[in-house]
Amino acid sequence: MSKKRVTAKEIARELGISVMTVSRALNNRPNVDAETRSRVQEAARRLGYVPNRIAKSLVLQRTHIIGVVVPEITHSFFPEAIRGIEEAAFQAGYHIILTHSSEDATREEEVIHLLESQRVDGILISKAQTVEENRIYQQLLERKVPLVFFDRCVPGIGADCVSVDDEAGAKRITEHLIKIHGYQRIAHLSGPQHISIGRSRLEGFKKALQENHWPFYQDLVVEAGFHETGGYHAMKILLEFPPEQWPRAVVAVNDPAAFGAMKAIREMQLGIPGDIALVGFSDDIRAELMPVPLTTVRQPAYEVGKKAAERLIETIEGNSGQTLEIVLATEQIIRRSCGCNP
Amino acid sequence: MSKKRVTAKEIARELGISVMTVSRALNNRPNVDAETRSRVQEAARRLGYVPNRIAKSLVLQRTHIIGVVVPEITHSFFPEAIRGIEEAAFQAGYHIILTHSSEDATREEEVIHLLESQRVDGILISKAQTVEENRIYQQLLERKVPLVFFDRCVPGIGADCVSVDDEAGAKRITEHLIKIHGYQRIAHLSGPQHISIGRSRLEGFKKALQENHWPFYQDLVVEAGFHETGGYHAMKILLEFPPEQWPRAVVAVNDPAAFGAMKAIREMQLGIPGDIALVGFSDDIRAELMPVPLTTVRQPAYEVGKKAAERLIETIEGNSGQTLEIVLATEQIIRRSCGCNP
DNA sequence: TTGTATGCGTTATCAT
DNA sequence: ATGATAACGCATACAA
Repeated sequence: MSKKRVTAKEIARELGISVMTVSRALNNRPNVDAETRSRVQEAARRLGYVPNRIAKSLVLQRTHIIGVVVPEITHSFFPEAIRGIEEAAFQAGYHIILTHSSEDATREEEVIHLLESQRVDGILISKAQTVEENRIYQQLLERKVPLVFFDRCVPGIGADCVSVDDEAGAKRITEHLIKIHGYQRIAHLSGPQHISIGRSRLEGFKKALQENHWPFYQDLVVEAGFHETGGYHAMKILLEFPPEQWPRAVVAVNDPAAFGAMKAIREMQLGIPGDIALVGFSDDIRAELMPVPLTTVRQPAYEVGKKAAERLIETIEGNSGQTLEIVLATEQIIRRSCGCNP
Repeated sequence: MSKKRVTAKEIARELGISVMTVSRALNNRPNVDAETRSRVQEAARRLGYVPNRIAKSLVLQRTHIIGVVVPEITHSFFPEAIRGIEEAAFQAGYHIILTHSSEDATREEEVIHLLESQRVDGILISKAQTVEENRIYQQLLERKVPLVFFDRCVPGIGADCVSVDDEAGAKRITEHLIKIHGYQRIAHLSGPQHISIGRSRLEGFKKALQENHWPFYQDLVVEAGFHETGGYHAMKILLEFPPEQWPRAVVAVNDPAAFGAMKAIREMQLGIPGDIALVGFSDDIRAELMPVPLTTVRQPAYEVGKKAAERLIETIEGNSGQTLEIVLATEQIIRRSCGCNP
């Protein structure tokens, strides 16, 4: 282990002055003699002094660290969001401790606890899928730990949240299928209903049909989850109906699910969009490279992360005002799978 | 800001005992009366006590935190590697502070400094591209800060390093083009030569030609950098030669560069692999989805991260032995762009 | 088994 | 402008 590190005390002894003067000189406080200051700075450099933030944090009761909890770091959305968080944090002089829950409630609880004991100044959470109850979040709020959810929110818990307007995005893309193409039987491969994303997208889908007085078929809503295999199986279920009951168009909860659906459709020798049109959600990097490029909805991941971090820092620094639920707009990426750009 | 947090002292006062007894009870030390212990634990739970690791770190001179510096978090390789790091860290009871340098030397220096002042127990670095000198790393080593490089190493500096055997991977894939296909004029779109990856892959490329007594043309080595546009322009340069001097096959330094090359080749109305065969490096998620699926070399990113973290933790805990340069093997992913699987 | 004194490295506060 | 002292929350060493 490192031989003893240089402390302010050593500098003080070396120069025959007090620790406080060293502290003041190094922190650019006004009340230090100019020459003393430069002698201190020189000595600090010469001895390889690196201030100990641990000690500083202990006395100041501030760490300038933000704890981040993501459910899965390889999800494509999250690396982008983390970059946004990192950027905003860096700008404001904060750093981040990154933890991930692996979509597991127990592990999420563990890392939140860790973050708390590490005395991070605030926490950014994107909820794990398996979390069924809000106890932990409520405890955090009771203890007044600054807390902002991002991407996956917890409605009505009274915490700030930055998310993507999934409902509007889903509604708009569904309306695209209705208004531009006039597809009658539209199906939805839905996400898990205990995740807000899953709920909102289904909601947007339904609203689009309702508001346009378009036929809604309960049988055409199948839960697919967020992965390719789920999309594949859900689509297979739809294709087991007799052909006249097949959907004319499909709104998938995300791109991976759409890829699975593509596979199922192709296996039935059906054409996209000729026989069945298809749209995804999330603008996965692979979407435009599919044999039939996938129409989808882009989520501003970087911006979500950045906004969430900015909001958290406001809260930490006491400029937060009331609870806010910030919702960022999505962007439609129209490609061939919906029937456009033939 | 959080109202004052409950400390061990409060628990002690509440129970009319000393802080030490509280500390011992909570840390499962043997010398505590069973009943006292359960009373302490009950009180801790009741009051919402969360131990303060800051204070603990200060006295123990250990944070159980690993600092991680990555050059770019959206690079596909890194999220995977970070997962490996996180996994190994979690297993050993460590956590990570993630920072990124944005491929910028100045920013890298800043975050390393931050990590050091945060008194992380050790640092994992993947070097930024613009770093020209090793001063900072040497200073860290002099201060005996446990340090392990991963992916992008610094040769001969005397630090541990976990990387992918780029040279062997590049050599093998080039030999594939030589031995299986017998392509004569083989070009290399190289990476920056001040990055170890760039150097090793060029080296492997050259060795394959040498050892097989295959013709080497200096003109057929063009620096492309790591991005698509670089690959595009480098390939254009090659295609400005008269047709008889065109390469018959191209080894790109990574997949994005290969994608750029593909674009340039297609723009000339040439066929892959018919006119020009092409291989990439890194198994980008898009590689298999290209119009002509790209033959490439997979790097074990997760394993690199995991091994690097494990190695760092060994070093931190004093079981490191001598300096080690661990090199993990790559895996060839043979697809159509090289001329196989027609 | 339990308690007391001391220190980790820094800063706030009150002196000088 | 500079210094002495106390405090942040906890653990080690020693005493009781």
